[in-house]
Amino acid sequence: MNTLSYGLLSMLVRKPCTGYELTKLLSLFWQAKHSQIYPLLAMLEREKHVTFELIGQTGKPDKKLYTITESGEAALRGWILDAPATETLERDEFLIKVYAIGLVSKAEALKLFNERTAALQERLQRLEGEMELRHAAEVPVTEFSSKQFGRYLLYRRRIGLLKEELSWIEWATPLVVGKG
Amino acid sequence: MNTLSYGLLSMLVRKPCTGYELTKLLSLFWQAKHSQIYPLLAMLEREKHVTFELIGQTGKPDKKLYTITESGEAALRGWILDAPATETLERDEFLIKVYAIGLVSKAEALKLFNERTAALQERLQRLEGEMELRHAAEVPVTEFSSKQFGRYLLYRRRIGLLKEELSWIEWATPLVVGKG
DNA sequence: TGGTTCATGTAAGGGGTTACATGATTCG
DNA sequence: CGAATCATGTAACCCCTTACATGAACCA
Repeated sequence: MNTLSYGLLSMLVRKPCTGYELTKLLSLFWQAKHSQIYPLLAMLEREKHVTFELIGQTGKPDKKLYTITESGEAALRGWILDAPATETLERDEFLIKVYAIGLVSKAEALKLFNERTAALQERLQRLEGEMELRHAAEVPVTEFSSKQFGRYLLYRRRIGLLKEELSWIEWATPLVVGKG
Repeated sequence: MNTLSYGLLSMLVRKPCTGYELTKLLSLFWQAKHSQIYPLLAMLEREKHVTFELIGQTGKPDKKLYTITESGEAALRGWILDAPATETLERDEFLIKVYAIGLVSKAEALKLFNERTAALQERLQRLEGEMELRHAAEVPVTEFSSKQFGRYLLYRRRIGLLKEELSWIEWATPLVVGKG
C-alpha cells in the first residue's frame, strides 16, 4: 500500500465516491491522474479495504461508487498513527529558473515573474471560491470530528501559503528589475 | 533532457562542482539522490553540455569536477525562456493525515501536530543558519547579475513559507485540541 | 569500534505521466 | 460544429528511490 492509497481511503471516510470524483477532489493535497487511481481502487477492493456498487446510467457511462470498509478505516487509522513523518516533497521548475535568473535579461526575468504572479493569483482566487462554496460561514471550525474539518484546515493552509508566495514575489520583483 | 538536468546546469553556472556537491546543494529547490545525479552528469557530458576534470586525492576517493560548457549554458537559457510554466508539485503525507484527522483521538491528533511543529522549527533554524552563513549582511540583494542573487531569493522564499506554515499550525492546533 | 564524511557508481523495482481507447451529452 | 464533461480502463515509458558495492580517514 503506497501513500496515495491512504489518500484515497481518507477521502472515502468522508463519503462514498467514484474514481472520477476522487481524481478531482484529491488535488487539494495530492496530485494524481486517473490512470493511477483506477488500478489502485481495484487493488483496494481486492484487499477488502473498499467495496463498490455499480451504478448504471443512461446517456453517461456507468460508474462505480466506492465505499470504505471497516478494514479500510482500520488500516488508515493505523497508518496515521504509525507511519513515520517523512520530509515534504516540493518540485517546482520555476525555482530552478529563479536560481539561474542572472542568465537572462531583466526584461525577460520580469516577464517570468509576472507570469508566475498571474498564475498564483488565479489559483488563489479559484481556491478561495471553492472554499467559500464548501465551507460557507465558520460552521466547520468548531467541530473537531466533523468530516468537513480536515478539509477546511487544508484549504486555509493552501490559501495562506499562496498568499505568502505572492508577497514573496511582490518583494522580489523590484529587486529583479532594479530600484531605478 | 529532464527538469533535473536543467537544475544541475543551473548550479554549474555559478561554479564548477562535483556530483557529490551537487547532490547536497540541490536540496534548496529540488530533491534528488546521488544515484539519479551521477548518471545524468554522465549524460550531460556525452551531450557536451558539461566537461569534467578528474582530480586524484589521497585518503579520499578521486572526484570529477564538472564545468558547464557554452552549449550547456545556451541550452539552459533556452529552457528558462521557452519551457511552458508547469503547475507546482507538492506531496506531503501529513496533509492526508490532516484530512482524516477526525479518525484519531484528540490526544493523538495533538501529538501529530506537535511533532510536525518541531520538525518545521528545526528545518527553519537550519535554513536560517545556512542562509546567514552564505549571505552574510545584505550584500547580494542589490546585484541582479550576482551569481549569489538567485540563491538568496530562494532562501528567503523557503524561510517565508516555513514561517507561514508554522503560523498556520499555531492557528490550527487549538482548533484540533478544542477551546477548553 | 562504530558512525559519519568523502566520493562514485550500478541494478531492481515502484511511482507517476503520457498516450491510446471508447462514446453519448451538453454547452458555447 | 468543435470542445468540454462524464466515466472507466490499459500500455508504454520515464522518473525516482532503495539497496548493493567499495574503502580510507576521522571523530566520539
